[in-house]
Amino acid sequence: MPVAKPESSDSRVIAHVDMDCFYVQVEERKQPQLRGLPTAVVQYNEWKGGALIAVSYEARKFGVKRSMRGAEAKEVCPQIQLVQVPVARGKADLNGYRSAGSEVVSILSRRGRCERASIDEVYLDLTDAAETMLAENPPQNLEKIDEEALKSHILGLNNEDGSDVKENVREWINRHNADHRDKLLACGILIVAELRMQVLKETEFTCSAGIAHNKMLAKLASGMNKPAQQTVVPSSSVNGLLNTLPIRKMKQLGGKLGISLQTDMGVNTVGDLLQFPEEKLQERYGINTGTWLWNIARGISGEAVEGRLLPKSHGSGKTFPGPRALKTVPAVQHWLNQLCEELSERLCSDLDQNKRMANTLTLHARAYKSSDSDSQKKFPSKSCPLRYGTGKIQEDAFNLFQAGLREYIGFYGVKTQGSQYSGWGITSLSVSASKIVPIPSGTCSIAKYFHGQSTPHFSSMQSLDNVNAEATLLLPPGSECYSELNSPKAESWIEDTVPDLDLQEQKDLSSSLSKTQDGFTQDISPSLLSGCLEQNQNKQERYITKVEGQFKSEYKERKGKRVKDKGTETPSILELFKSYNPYPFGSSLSQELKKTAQGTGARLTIGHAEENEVGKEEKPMHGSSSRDEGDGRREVWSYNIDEIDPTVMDELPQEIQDEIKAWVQPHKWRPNNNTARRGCSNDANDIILTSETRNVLAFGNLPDLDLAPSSDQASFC
DNA sequence: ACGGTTATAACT
DNA sequence: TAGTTATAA
Repeated sequence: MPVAKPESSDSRVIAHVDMDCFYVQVEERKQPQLRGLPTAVVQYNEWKGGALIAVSYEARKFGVKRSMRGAEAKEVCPQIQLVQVPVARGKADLNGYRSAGSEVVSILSRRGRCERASIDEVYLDLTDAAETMLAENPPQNLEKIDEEALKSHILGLNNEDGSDVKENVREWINRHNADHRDKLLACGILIVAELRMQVLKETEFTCSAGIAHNKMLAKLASGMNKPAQQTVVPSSSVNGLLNTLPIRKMKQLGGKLGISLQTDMGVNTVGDLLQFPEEKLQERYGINTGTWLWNIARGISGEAVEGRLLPKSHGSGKTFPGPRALKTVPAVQHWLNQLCEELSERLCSDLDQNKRMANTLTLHARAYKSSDSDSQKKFPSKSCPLRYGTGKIQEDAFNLFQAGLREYIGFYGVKTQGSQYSGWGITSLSVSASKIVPIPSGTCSIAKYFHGQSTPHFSSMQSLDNVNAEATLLLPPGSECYSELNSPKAESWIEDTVPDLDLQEQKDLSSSLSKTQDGFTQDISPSLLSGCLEQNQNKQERYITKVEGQFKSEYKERKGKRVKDKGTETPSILELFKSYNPYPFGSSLSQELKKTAQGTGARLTIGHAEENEVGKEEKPMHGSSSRDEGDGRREVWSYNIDEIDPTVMDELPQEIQDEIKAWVQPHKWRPNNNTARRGCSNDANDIILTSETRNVLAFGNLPDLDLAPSSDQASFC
């Protein structure tokens, strides 16, 4: 639950923009003959005509609801046009809607900070734009105010009988005696109207918007006049608005909390909340939620609009209701493969278009158990580090599933033969990729990574900003930072350091490194390297080799500084690790060498030995500034010993090579060169596994980079 | 045991 | 941490 800051006079200008029946509009744009007709978008036409997921306003007039099946919709509206969601790999394919959503975001982000709240909703912070307009070109000076702005709904504005509504709006916008906050909202009206017109012109989509001093009120307002209209909430109208508003209408209160408020506290409207002292709400709902409730009752909400244009995770899932439940492991594996294929494809696009990589793979499933004491038990979700490459995602997801299944059926779970009834059924499956971070554009970030993380005596991680600032100081002049993805230098770096690419390759590579969509303010990435895979393996390989070379020299440089800083010999990577990485496992090296039953096999886990034990609370002693940097920032990396690529060893200083070899003593090292390996092995899997190891260098994950073009392309995007 | 799928955040 | 739960569109 977000904590609302009790800010007495919030003078921000916040807009919430909500696309009107978005999926329908996307289909209407594809098939313009649908325009004006009652239409609904439906998925999975098999059973009862499929489920409606979007309904046009024409169809709503007939009483068609989103919760209906296609067949029901036909009953109340026989003329309804039912358009099916595209299907790929046997499941709904929402990519068309996603990219349509991106078109809208790129337009709406022009005038201020923009937060993609969902596939069809955004928040905008237009404060600066409004202040500027007010200072330089206030509405009062405008002789003509746009029609679209005049169509706005202004809550609390009295429209007496017979009065010209648009004239009233014009007057409200032009009022000289308005206070500063209302004048800002007036500017917001004009800006949002203009943005919405641009969206319509450039995408053919209509949207509705709410304009207010905070997100909560803007969101509330955007839904009040749909479709294709905008609504403003002057602060003088807030009390009146909230007083009679049913509690469930507030964001976050549409579920159990709202029900609890009603049944336990007798709160039916937001206004009813006003009676309760802050302390009462806090003791009933906790300090955070209680404070938040007290504030929202007064229309106060301090949540910032995050500058984020891209999603924070990707997922692909499917349900297998009732009789369609999956009852055999191969059936599950088949569908997992489909889901992973889609996920992998989307991860590749994200990497390609946005220069980001995900770090965690999670599997969710729902299951039923017929004959068991607790058939209530939920199928546990499982996650693991995410490795790029379709085949690897499939393999890992399947392992996660099997781990979950063993846990789910329990120790006494019966093992049955392939076609036999196994006593369980899977009713839904999904895989998702999260912890997405921007990839760095250059290797200076490796130095940054080590420096940021190896600084001893930090019980919690530094914030990214600190890491960046500090790391930047460490870098040799001229080094590029990944926070400068857009700088022209990024391109010249490529050209300078990869001289043997042909021209087209250079172009591809440069463009793949420039321009990203998002404003990056996220965690430092453990995945340090990448190019975009797809077609050209060679260029990738050369790129990576280059980067590794840089790592080598920068590592040496860092080491030098370290020695100087600390005045001690700290000769190895191991030292770096030891001095960093608060890691809640046992403290001896032998304990850190763990064989885990689940996952892909033997893993060498490198962690930090500290007093932290599992489950032991480790709170920073410093003040509030370090709260955010708390345990959430801990990072742990484990490596499959079998996957360590000998070629990367060669890039490391000798003493480090020796040390690493010592850790993994029992493991035999394969002969060391890519071409040789490729030549002596036709096993695509082998190649994938060995190439994986660049992860060792990156201490994160990398796409497969040196898969021979002729080998199994199915495992790639 | 269907309103499906995707996404986010808080809590433990 | 990883996993669960709640919420929303």
